[in-house]
Amino acid sequence: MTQDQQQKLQQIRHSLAHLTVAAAKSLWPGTCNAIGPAIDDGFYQDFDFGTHTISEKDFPKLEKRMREILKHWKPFKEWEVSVEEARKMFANNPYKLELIEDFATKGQKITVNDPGNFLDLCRGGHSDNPKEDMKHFKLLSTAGAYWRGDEKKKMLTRIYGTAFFTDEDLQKHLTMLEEAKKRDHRKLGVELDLFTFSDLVGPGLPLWTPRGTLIRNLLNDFVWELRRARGYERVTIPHITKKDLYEKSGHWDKFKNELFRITTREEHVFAMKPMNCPHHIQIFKRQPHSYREMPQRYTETTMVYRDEQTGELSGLSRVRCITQDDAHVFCRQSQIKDEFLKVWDIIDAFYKAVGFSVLDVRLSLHDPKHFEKYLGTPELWKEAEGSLRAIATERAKQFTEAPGEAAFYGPKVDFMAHDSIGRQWQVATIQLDINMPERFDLTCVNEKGENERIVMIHAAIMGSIERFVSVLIEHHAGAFPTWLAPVQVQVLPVSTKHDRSAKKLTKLLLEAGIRVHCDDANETVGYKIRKAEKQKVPYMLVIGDKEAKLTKLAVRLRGQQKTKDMMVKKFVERVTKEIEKRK
RNA sequence: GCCCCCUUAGUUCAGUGGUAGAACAGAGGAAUCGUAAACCACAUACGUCAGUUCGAUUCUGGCAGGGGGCUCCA
Repeated sequence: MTQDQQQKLQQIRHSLAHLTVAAAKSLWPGTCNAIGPAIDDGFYQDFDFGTHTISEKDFPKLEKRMREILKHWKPFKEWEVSVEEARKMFANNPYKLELIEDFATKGQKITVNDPGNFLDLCRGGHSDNPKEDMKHFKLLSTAGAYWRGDEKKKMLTRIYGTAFFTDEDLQKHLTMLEEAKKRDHRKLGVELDLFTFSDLVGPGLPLWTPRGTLIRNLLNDFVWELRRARGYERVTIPHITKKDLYEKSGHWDKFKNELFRITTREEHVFAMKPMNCPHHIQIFKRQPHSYREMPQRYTETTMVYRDEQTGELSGLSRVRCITQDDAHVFCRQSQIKDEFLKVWDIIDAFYKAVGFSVLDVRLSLHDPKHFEKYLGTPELWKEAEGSLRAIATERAKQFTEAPGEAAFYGPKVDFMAHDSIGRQWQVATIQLDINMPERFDLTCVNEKGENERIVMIHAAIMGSIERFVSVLIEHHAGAFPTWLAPVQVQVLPVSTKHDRSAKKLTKLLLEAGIRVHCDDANETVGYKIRKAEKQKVPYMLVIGDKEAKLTKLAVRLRGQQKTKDMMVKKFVERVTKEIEKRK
């Protein structure tokens, strides 16, 4: 889409927000409209319906009225008005009045518009042919949203909708939403039996089944393998700590509300760890370090606990216990680049193996307007950000810079993956930490015998395993690459008289290191195939009279109708190769 | 936390002011089957606590759990 077209679509969508208002006001007099912008894939409009509540059930009625009103709409007229005029025009809409006062104090122009018998306050940018251009729309959902995003202010009702140039585009978009729903990890997670929740355990606390645990461990083992090759060592820490540790690290203050606290019977205050760095720092600090033993690279896959608001919880994407594949590198200034690039190598290798070919790189910097959110001095930050920028420039094909996205202790490089239906997810991260080393006085003894300040690098490859698995499930629609599939090969005897041959074959494959399952249920072949397809097993081996001698196999691939004949030996070689390549 | 919606079997859904019906899954049979199941028959559910009522799974409210969201500004 050209920029012009994109702008035009934005105008159409924004105009539809106005249309929603016009229709809502005519259906429910007394309705006040707040803001209604175009957004990435549609638009929304905020309302105050007073005591009346509306829901998705009202959409057919609302859409119908919208279409009726649209018939009488002409190209939008836009003109400027004075503050007094504006106050008069919107006297019974407190939200518009608040905005008008804002604009007045800032000295901004005030404009209104009218597409035909419907006046609204708006900065402009509307459809110039409403009757034709605005036809292809649909209302999607309602939501609560705070006035101006401030949770201390009133909760408004937000209506989301979308619109496109043509009906085909609209239908395509709706189909995509359906597809996303089908891939929803919460649904697939149940179907594939990967994880579950229990009301007794609580929301946001997933329980991993044998299959789910298998996948977690496979992923984690792979990360460990990549790290071990680069000099990392594993450490282990307890999951609780005295509050003193977080007072010193600064987390107590920053994460007060999210900490799970524990008071002992002797009235000492402990906290569940919300992160691992302060613990790992204590391991580093157990003894003085010579420059000769730097860097020290600690890694540990472990859970952290955060008291998220219940409304924020969602499936695996937002949980209260997060498994991090965490690593902390304690190194000298001069070693930052090498260590960063090592992590970068791991990230590249890992994401290729799990099926994400493209990773976007984002340099996350501090927000200069709100320096109070960060630890340290502006000078320290400038230097740290400079070195990350240099590394990213050298290593990344291209990258974007995002002020305000840094961690509170330092800038970072974030990696974003694109999934198979075009969504973007933040996944891995490498963070430079200049502040914890100051706070905890971390040093090494350098060549001159002096204590030299060191830096820390925080590096998570998957980040949160929960979130990562949710992204992975949705990306592959549950059909994992062979190396990750809980069951890689399903053996299907045609009838019970083939069970013996099937078991023999299963044993053969098991010995070759393949995760194989023999479906010896007393059912038809068609039924067994259906079961294996639903479980997204990559390979199915059908054993009947023709194959009973185990020289040749009928191999059926996941998602494909055709079968292929193959020798047993060749099949084992092929699958083994596929698993080893992690492709 | 806040706003709106939802909660019936393990899962997906139907239904009623007089305590419920199905499909798949499960256990049991029959059949011994060649590339996406469903031949027979069995068991299993109204989230929870109150209120209204002669009577509540159904109506009302609290609680719990789930879903859509919570500044891409007029």
